[in-house]
Amino acid sequence: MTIYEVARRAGVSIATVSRAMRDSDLVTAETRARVRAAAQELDFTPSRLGRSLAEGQHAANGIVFPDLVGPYYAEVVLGYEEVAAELGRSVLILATHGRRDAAAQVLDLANRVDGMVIMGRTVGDDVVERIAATGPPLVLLARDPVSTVDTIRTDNERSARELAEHLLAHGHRRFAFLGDPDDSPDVAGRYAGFAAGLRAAGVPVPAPVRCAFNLDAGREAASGLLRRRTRPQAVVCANDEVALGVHTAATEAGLSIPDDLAITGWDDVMAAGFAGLTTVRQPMRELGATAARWLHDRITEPSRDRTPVRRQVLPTQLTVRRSCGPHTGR
Amino acid sequence: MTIYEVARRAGVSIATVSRAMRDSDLVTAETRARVRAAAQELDFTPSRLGRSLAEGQHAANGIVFPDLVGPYYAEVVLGYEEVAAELGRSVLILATHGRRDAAAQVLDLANRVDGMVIMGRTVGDDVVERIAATGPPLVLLARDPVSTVDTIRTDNERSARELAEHLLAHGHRRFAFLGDPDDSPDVAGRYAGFAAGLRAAGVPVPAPVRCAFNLDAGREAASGLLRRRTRPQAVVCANDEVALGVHTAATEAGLSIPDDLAITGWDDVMAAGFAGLTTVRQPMRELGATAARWLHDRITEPSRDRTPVRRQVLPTQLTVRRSCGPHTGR
DNA sequence: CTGAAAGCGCTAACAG
DNA sequence: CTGTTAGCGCTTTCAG
Repeated sequence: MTIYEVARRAGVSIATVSRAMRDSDLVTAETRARVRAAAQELDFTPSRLGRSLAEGQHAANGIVFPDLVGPYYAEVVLGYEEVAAELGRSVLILATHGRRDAAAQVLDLANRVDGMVIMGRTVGDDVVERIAATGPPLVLLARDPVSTVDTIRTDNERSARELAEHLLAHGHRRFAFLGDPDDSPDVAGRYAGFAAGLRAAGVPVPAPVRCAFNLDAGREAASGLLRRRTRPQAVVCANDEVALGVHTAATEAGLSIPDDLAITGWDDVMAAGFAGLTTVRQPMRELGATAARWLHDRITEPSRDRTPVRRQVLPTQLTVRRSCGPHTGR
Repeated sequence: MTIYEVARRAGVSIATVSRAMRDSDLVTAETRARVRAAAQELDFTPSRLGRSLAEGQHAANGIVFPDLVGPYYAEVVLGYEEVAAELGRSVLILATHGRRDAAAQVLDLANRVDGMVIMGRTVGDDVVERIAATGPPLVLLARDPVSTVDTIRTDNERSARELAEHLLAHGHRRFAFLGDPDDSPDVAGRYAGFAAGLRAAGVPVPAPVRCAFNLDAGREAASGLLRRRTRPQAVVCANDEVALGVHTAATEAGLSIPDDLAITGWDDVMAAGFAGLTTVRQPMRELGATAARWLHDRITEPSRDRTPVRRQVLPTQLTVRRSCGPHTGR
C-alpha cells in the first residue's frame, strides 16, 4: 500500500496525495476529501521511512543509559519520553549494561535520531565529541560537560556536604563512604561534597569503599566494614540500594540503627521510606523532561548552534529520617 | 557524507562501497580495504534511513506500556531491550499514560518497527487486530489473547488462589481485595483466583475495592476500609505499592500487622522486603526477553505465519513474609 | 490548485 | 569481482 495506489484510486498525482495527507493548504477541500476517502478505503498510512528519507528527519529522539535497575533511570526516561511524545517524537532507548562495545551501539543510535541524550558514564568523551561534531544535537545528563555540549545535572556536591554537616551535628566523627567515584560522575560529586564537609570540620576523610550500585554489593561491603576493629559511626552511601544493603548487613550483625550505626542513602526510593532511611531526593523526571525540551529546541532552531551552550544543575533535597541519628523535638 | 563521495574517493562504484561496508564476499579484500580507508577518512557511516528503505527493514522493535512507575514495567522493558540489542535491533518505547488517543501513537509506532509488543490495557483490541492484520508481527504481553496473536503472560489465577488458601490457613475469614480488575488483565486474573480460593472454602467473596496502582491510592482506599464497623482481617492487594499504602494506613490507624490486619501484595518490589510484606514474585525480565525472542523469530522466519500461534504463561512464586499472619516453626 | 520529475541514501538484481 | 541501473516511498521544487 503506497502513495501511488492511493493516487490512482483518487484520480490524482502522488504529489496531491502527499499534500492532502499532510493537510497542506495547496489542495482544495474537495480534493483533500476525495484523497482521504481513497486512503481510508485502502487503509493507507504514509511510510515513515519514505517520509523520513525525503524530509531528512527521523521524528525520533534517543536516550542512552546504563540500565533501568532502580527507579532513577526509569524515572528519567519516563520524563523524557513524556515530553518527547508531546512534541511528536518517538523515543529510542539504549541500555549499555556497562558493555565495552557500547560505543558502536551509541553511534548507531545517533544515526537513527534527530537528537539524543547520553547519561552518566555510558560511553567515553571521545564518542560524545564525535557525535557532537558530526551527529545530531546532544544533551549530556548526569555527566560532566564535554566541549560545548548542553549538560543537565542535579546537584551532588552541595547536598552531600549538607549531609555531612548534618551527620557531624549528630556527633558522628568516624565515617565511611560506600560507592565508587570512578563509577559515575554523580558518585564522584557526592564523595567530593562529603569529603569537603568533613575536611571543613577537621574530621578525617575516609577513602571510599568501592562497591557496585545494588543492595547485595552494599551488604557485602558493609559486612567487611563492620568487622573492622574500629567500626565507623556513620556510613554515607552513594545511593539507596547500597544504603539498604548496609542496613541489612547491620541488622544481621545485631547492630541497631541509628544508635550503633547511622546510614544515609541517595534517591529516596520507595523502600527508603519504609526503612526510615535518611536520603537525598532529586527531581528525576524533570531531568528527563528538560533534556527533551532542550533537544527539541536545538533540532528545530533555524540555524544550528544559535542558542548558547546550556548548562543547568537542578537542586536536590535532603530528606531526614531516623537512620542518621536520633532527632529530638518534633 | 554519502556513499557517492566515498565511492568517488575510493575510485569505485557505489555498489562496491555498499558491499565493502557490509563485508560482502563479493569484493576483494584489497578493494574492501581501500573502500574502508576512504570511508574512515571521510568519517562515513551508511545512513540508516537509506538502508532501511532499500531493505524494507527497520532493524528496530517497539514496546508499548502504560508507564514506568514501579519496577514491573521497567524490568520487562529491560529484559526486552537486552535481548533485542543482542539480536541487533534498536528499541522504540511508547508509554501511553492511560491517554485516550494512545491508538494513534501505537499505530504510528507500528510504522517504525519490524515487530512490537503491546502490554496490558494500553490500547483496545481493535487496534491490536488492525496491526495484526496489516502491520508488523505482534506479541501481547500481560494481556488476554486476541485472535491469533502471540501472547505471553505470568500466572495470576493460580498464585492468587494459592495466596487465598494460605490466608485461609492462617484462620482469616473476612477479606478485602484492593485493586481494579477493569484496570488490567493482571488484576482481573488475580481477583478471579482470589475469589475462587475463597469460594472453594465457602467464605464470602468481597467485591473489589477499586483503586489505582500506587501507594497513595492504596492508603486512601484502606483508610476508608479500616473505618468500617467490621474491619477485614486480611487485605489482598493487586500489587505491592497498593499493599504498602494499606500498610501505611494501618500503621497510622494504630493497627499492628499482621495481628490486627494481614496484608499481601504482588511483584516483590524492594520495599516489600523491608516492610515484611507477603507477596508474589514474577519473572519480569524473562517476560520481556521471551517477547523479544518470539518477535525475532517471526520477523526472520521465511514465510510469515509458518510458526503456530504461541501462548505461554510463566510461573510465579508466592513469597511469604510476616505480613500475612504469624508463622510458627522455623 | 495540480502534476511531472528530481531527488533523499542505500540495496540488489543484472550484466559484464 | 565490479559497475549500471532500477527501485524503496515520500517530499518538494518547478511549471503550468
